[in-house]
Amino acid sequence: MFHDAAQLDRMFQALADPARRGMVERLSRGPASVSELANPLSMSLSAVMQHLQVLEASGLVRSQKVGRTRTCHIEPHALGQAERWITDRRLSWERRLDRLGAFLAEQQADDGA
Amino acid sequence: MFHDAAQLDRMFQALADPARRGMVERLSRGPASVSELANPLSMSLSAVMQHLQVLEASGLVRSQKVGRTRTCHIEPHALGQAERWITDRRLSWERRLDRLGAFLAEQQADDGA
DNA sequence: TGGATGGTGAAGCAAAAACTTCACTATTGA
DNA sequence: TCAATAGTGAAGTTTTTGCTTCACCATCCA
Repeated sequence: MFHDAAQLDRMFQALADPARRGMVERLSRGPASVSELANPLSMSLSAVMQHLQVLEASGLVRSQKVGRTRTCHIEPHALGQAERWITDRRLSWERRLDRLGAFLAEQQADDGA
Repeated sequence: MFHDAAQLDRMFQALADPARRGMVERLSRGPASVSELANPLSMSLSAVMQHLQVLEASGLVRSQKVGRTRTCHIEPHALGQAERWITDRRLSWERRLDRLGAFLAEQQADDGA
């Protein structure tokens, strides 16, 4: 519920490819057409299309076609899920390290007493 | 340099599997042996071992063997890289949206004038 | 109108991922 | 000492990825 596993799978999977991360980086600076996204990448337009489909399935990117060009843009809230999972993990082990630190400090205090 | 692509590849790839995320969640609450990690997962120990290798290659997890048991633990700073990439993206498009908002507001002010 | 431009769809293919099983080693502890 | 425990290593299998190529359709615009 809170952490939808399949959704996180698609999200992290989408980010695990440098070409796709490049597309997201480009789109985070503003909308772009498919050819614009393809431009810096040395692969066929079909391949870029497939990457785009992965990004759309992950919810990170949306696109609509006007005329013969398809314009893509970031879905701003999508990355929030991945970000939340990561910070949750970090908080979890930071709390644990705090408890551990407190415990060790107490031990030392007991030793000193 | 700042965003090492291959490193991010391994990181996000490691997080893209629910079994591996489960292992990280478990480890973020404290160290565990391989069998303990394997316990809630319905797969062979060999499979868990292979997931562990992926996690270690990504830098997220470390382990050492004492006697016949291998104890695994989180590498606290590792997730920082992934976290930073995500927040950088978010900041990038938030700045862009701010600029866009300012521009539109100005347009409207001009219309009113 | 017709040729460039921008994008789609469907095969097909090689490599990588995610397992399994089986054989095997090294500890541990009764 | 010997069985149970904990982990390793190496194949082998199936599925998923990440491409390619080629044929094709829909605009746009000179």
